[in-house]
Amino acid sequence: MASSSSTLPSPCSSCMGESETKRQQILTGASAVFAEHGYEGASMSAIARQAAVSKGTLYNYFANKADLFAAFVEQCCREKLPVALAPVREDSPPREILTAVARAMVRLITQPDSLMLYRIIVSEAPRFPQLGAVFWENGPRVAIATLANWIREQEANGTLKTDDPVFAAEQFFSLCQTRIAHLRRFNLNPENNTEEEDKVIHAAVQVFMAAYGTQ
Amino acid sequence: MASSSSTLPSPCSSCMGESETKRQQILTGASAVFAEHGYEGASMSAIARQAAVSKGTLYNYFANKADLFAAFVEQCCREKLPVALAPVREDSPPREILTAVARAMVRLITQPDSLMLYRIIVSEAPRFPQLGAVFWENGPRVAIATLANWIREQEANGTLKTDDPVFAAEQFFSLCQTRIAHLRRFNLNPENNTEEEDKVIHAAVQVFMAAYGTQ
Amino acid sequence: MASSSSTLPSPCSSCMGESETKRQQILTGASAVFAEHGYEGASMSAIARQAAVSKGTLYNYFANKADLFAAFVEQCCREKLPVALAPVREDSPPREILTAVARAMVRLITQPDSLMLYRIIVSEAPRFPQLGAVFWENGPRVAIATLANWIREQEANGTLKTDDPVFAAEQFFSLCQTRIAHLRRFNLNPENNTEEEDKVIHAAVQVFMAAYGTQ
Amino acid sequence: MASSSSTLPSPCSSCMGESETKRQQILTGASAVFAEHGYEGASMSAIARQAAVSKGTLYNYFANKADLFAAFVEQCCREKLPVALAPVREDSPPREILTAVARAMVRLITQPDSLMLYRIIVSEAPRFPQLGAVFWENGPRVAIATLANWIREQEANGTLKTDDPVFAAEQFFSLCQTRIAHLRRFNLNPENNTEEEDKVIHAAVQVFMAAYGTQ
DNA sequence: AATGAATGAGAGTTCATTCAT
DNA sequence: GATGAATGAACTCTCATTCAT
Repeated sequence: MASSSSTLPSPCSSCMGESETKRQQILTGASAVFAEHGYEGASMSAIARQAAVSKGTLYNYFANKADLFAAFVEQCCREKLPVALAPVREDSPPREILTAVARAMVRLITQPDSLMLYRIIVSEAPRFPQLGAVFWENGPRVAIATLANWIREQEANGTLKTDDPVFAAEQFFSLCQTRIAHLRRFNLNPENNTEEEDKVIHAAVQVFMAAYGTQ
Repeated sequence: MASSSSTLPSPCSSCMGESETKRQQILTGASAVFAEHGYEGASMSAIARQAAVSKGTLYNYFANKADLFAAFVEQCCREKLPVALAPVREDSPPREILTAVARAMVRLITQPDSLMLYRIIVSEAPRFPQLGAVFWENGPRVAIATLANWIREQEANGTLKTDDPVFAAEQFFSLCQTRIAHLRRFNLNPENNTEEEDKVIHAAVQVFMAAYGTQ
Repeated sequence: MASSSSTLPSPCSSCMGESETKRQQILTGASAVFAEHGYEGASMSAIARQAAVSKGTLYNYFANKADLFAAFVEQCCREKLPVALAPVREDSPPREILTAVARAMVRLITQPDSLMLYRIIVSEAPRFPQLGAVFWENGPRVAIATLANWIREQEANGTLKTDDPVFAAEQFFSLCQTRIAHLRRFNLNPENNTEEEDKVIHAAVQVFMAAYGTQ
Repeated sequence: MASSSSTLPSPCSSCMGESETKRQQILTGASAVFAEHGYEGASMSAIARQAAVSKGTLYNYFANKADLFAAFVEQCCREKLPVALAPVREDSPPREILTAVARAMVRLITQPDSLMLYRIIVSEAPRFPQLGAVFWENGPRVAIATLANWIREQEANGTLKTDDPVFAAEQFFSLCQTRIAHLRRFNLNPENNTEEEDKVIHAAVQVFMAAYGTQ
């Protein structure tokens, strides 16, 4: 079963275990360096040092810097993004659900790791065409789809009304980015401000419900 | 009329010499290279070649790469950003005004130059602290303030109702970034799609009016 | 008379005055920069800035950096070196004369300006062949000749006895360089220490008189 | 015998690799270039070329130019300076010992390598504070201490008399620098002249014995 | 006579990548 | 498979020198 489910190139699972460990070790080191210095600013030497392997080993696992970078971004996306959509599953009044979703989203997109990832992907997207897609698939697309499904359920309930649940979900997440996320991306107002966070969240819910709520 | 009013750049060639001309020549070259390769990826040699000056001349006009970069960003901000807020001054029904503003904004932020600037500033903001501020002051802040003033006028007219016009304006612009701008920043869906643009624009106006319009 | 005594290239004395002023101005600026940074470390731009003239003017007065440097060293030698041999002319007991000469010499060669000049000339002598000669002629040679003459007078008086007064003078000045001058040249013990200075001086006189004094 | 006793450098080639060999190769190349051009005048490219390694390799062994320079000076001091104090151990009449010491010293300090080292250290001492100390500890200090000890022994024998043997030793070495060493440092009279050397040596011994000899 | 903008070679240094061990 | 010494091109920046004004 194990062998049949694996479509990775490695031929034997024992040495593969070794390999996978090293690969992770390298990616962990690369994370730290790419996160701090970006793509151009990160040196393979620094990554090797951080990962405690030799530079030669780096090139045994990744053909070049660009490949290592792509693997780093993919891992980041898979690990860090899909963590904040739990509230949708709860069975509470719509406004409470939306408020919880908005709070989770605002906190997710304004935390340092996410900002770092956003910076790197926005910056390098033109030169690494698959980057944007990997990020989108692992993050925004999932969030939008999940919220759109919840909206459809609410339509069935009669509490919401829209002819394009997906687009409405996208608008809701756009509203969640008002002020704080935009400013943070420009490195402005970097300190946490609970009051402003509450305002962004409640105003997003308010506007969304005014537009799409029945009643 | 238009031609006679455009006497701003260097009216007399003797008093200022070619300095300003050369400076512009360099900044134009720098634009092309920074835009294509970002800050770290742009080399002073490439900029000199693009600007058709020697490397030494670069350093006669800008003390170092960071200074040249800052000047480039500032010029970009001053030149490219403050062009799209004219519709607000017109005397039309609120929905038409908002639609025109939304259309101008969507087009502004999804055009290649703006995306390039956005990428660079988001990417380099942590290492160039003043960058984000310069961009914000010359772009978003102006747009937000202008729209907020118009909202206040509409409140006086009784057509709109909100207790925080500035925040409402920010929400409107957040709505304008739904889908197209987000995707473009990740280098996804780069082709122009008028249908989708119309949808984003009208949905933004619709939601905004539902939330803040007085019937 | 004035014109006949002048063998310099300048054809008219009025513009020559202008010229000579500028030349001095440049040399004064060059002094400061060469003194602080040495030959290779001094840049023509820094010299021009220090002298408050343009770089072009530098090249109107001196063909290149090496020429300017040679002129600077020559001026230094002529100005700073021949100042400390007065005591020899006085009419006092030999030991007092020698003590005064030794004190003047120790102070001369351990003062910052002299050390700077010594460093530069010793360092650049192999690449600027005339440098060492200019320094020697304007400094050590004069001092040695002056003291040798005094020694000859003392031989006539019967107070000293040596078959090579020039060499004896050279030995005396060598003794004056014991400890303090050697250490200073290596940038060691840079603070002034009157006690040690006295010791060097008196020991030099003592040894010299023991060797060449006639009881 | 000679070959068997010379096993000091890198006894096993596998444990240490070629590191020490390359390091020496670089230092040898650096020697030639620093010796000819001084610190500022020596370029890392020229050193790499002279040492027949790439510029990158230079920086694998030495963090920067200053470090390479310091290593070069230290190696010079350790290798070249402590070679000329053997005569002191012999059991001969004081004048013969002093004459042998003086001859060794005069030859040491007037040979091209020593002059080169002297030029560089005197010139760079202000910018490399540890330079002078390294030189002093490895050269002059050792020579002075050795001779001072011998003087103390002679005092015990009753052949010499001085209340400061260290200072007397310093004076003796000062006398050894009369004429030839001074001139050579200014690149004057660079040819060897045995007659003059003898004169300097004998006169130094003569003056020293007249001052500090009993009898 | 004086300027200072312009040059381009070359400085010290870093880096992705290779390859013999 | 892992290493890290070696490479050489490319980097940012400086400099002595020239020349149109």
